[in-house]
Amino acid sequence: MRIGELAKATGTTARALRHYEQAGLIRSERAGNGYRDYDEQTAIRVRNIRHLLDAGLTLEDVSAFAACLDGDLAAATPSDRGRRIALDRLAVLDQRIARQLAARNRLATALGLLPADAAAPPTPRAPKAERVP
Amino acid sequence: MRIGELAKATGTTARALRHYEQAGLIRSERAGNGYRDYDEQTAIRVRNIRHLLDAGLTLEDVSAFAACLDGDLAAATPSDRGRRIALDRLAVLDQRIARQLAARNRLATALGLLPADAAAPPTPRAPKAERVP
DNA sequence: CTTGACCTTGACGTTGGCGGCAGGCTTGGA
DNA sequence: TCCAAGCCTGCCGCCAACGTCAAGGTCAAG
Repeated sequence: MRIGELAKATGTTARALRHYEQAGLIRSERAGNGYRDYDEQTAIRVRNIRHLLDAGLTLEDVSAFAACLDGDLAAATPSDRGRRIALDRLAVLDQRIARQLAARNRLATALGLLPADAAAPPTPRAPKAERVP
Repeated sequence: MRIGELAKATGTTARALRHYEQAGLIRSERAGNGYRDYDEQTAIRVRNIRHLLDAGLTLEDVSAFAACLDGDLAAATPSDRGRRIALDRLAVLDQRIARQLAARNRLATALGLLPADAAAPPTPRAPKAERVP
């Protein structure tokens, strides 16, 4: 699979893929002519990366999940050595979401869309964490 | 109130305040010596701006709320002519939050923290919207 | 009257996630 | 045989929201 195909298959661009590669998020073989060559796996991986980026994570954040980017992301890869990092990141994500939700509700309230209460739990079961210096 | 005081009072920096000013989000009088002079109102305004920025809005987004940045933001300023814009932005915010929540849940599931269901309603009562070209 | 804390206006630097272009390979097909 | 497509490696550009000098003016305290 060459870069253009992968790009189409994942709804992104060749440029972005090269970028991910140099960020260490995906890897490629090289064909005799120097062209990048990807396997099927990579498409999934890229899609997962995109999911996370869309969620507002940075590439660095994403790289923390590097180990569990293959596979469904919504189905298993249980007990990884990246779990701790992942949990940290998850906590960060939760914080971020909570803040946005707070702002959203402030806004909605200001617009008279919410009755000045309604604290929707943004994160069902999640541990609390702070810094990871 | 001078810029340094305002900065401290709002937990931000003088630079940022100048930036907000040049973005048209806050205004200042000038003392005889050329120093910026703010009134108490502005502190509230700045805090509201910060709230929105923290929620992931851009300064441009925020400027859409310019009219309702004084006051509590969580208490009234009802029926404004900025409402339509505000509603649009709110929708965008909702989308953003929903995406992040989706990612969060994918993640949590991958980590075995969620039983592969649990779709927490990110936005209680919110209208749906798309583009605003 | 000098020091030091604060203020002023530029203007350039930074971080993230690419976009886009230059200049040069290689290919498949007419 | 030749073209257009697709690929390669740099490398500069861009947007946002400031950070960070630089090169000063101001002012109260000592």
